[in-house]
Amino acid sequence: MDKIQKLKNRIDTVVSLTDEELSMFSKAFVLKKISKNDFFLKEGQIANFIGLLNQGVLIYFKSMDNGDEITTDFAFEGDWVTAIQSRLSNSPSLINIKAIENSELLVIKQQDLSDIYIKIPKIERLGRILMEQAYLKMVEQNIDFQVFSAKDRYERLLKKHPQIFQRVQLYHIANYLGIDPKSLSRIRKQIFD
Amino acid sequence: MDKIQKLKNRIDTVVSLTDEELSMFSKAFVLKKISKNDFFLKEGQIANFIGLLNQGVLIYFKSMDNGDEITTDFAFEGDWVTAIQSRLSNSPSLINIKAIENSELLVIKQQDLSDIYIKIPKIERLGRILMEQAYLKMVEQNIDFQVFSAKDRYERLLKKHPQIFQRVQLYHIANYLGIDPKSLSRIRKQIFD
DNA sequence: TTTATTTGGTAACAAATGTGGAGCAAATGA
DNA sequence: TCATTTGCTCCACATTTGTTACCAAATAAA
Repeated sequence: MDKIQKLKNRIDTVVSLTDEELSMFSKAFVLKKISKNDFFLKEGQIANFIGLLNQGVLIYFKSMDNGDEITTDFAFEGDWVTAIQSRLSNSPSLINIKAIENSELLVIKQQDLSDIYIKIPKIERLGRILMEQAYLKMVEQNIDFQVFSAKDRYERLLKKHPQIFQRVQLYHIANYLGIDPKSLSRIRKQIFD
Repeated sequence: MDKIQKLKNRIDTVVSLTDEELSMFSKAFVLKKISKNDFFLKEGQIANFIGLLNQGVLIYFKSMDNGDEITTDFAFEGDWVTAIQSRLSNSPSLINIKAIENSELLVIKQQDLSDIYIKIPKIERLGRILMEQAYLKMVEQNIDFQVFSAKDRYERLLKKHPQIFQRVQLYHIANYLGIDPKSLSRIRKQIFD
């Protein structure tokens, strides 16, 4: 499947572009390969780009003052990838984005995207909608923590991303759930009994 | 203090407007009074406005399927108030916003705001920056839940909003912290011993 | 290959949090 | 005034989660 088709699949759910618009849009994207354990973005860098994940798995994490790292999110095939805070404010990123499999992304620079906003307003609409979705996801994630137990959160994650357990190590998942890997182990044992 | 001055105080930290711009901007705001326990926005309504809280305290909460209500945020004097998801997407709000004291807000309609964006681009910048801050706040809130214990979250809240404990009932705070009011009571006892 | 290192798992104990019951003081209403 | 409700605290007990230590399997490195 070529670049244009992959973009089209991902965009069609939100806005529909003519072949010409799609072609112009896709020209601005560059293929980027990232090896396992390499960074797509490091804390302190400015995220002046957006990526569409073609292949692989990425994790978002933040380094805390005490040296701990906390996993805030994952990205799978089809997900848009960027550090929203950094991109919006054009300021250094507070988070890291790292590949935990060999991965491939289609990447567009923020500047090129801004240019396209002017030429194809529908793309600006796409941008706004993706931003909204990102915000809503954050709100939902928050409520998850507020009202659900660790076990419930695990089961909800299981339902939402069944693939995650084949591709992401358990300590990353525990970290994401905000619990100790041992606690996760216990929860898993309990469920599969 | 008049309307213009209140707006100016709140905006100055982000963008600086000329007297003329400020005057034009402030004309679009209308004063709205809300009695204790009345709603600024109900679930299902569309938030086609933004408010600046002059006086009072509001809480944001979401009704869950099982009938529970969970407090997701508070607003105090000087805070901008709206349902971001609803306003951005012009769709029904998923949350409620209610006054827990007699309150007063300066309210601007989304349509008027959009008109002003065109006349005063600096205001659009203000809008973008406030959106960013809201997003960042959400991210921080998330990390709070992920890494801190209930006790730590209580102490962080105490540090961030010392006024909250004089003005918001403890069961609202417990709800916001994601714990049982009894647990909060115990934590408080523990701290003040 | 052999040897470290990483990863996932178990068990035992400690600490934190939830649950249900009870009491008390302040606010509210008849 | 008196009764009721509401918000808060405390107690005892159950459940959940964290901590530490240890082991086995998988993986990486030599």
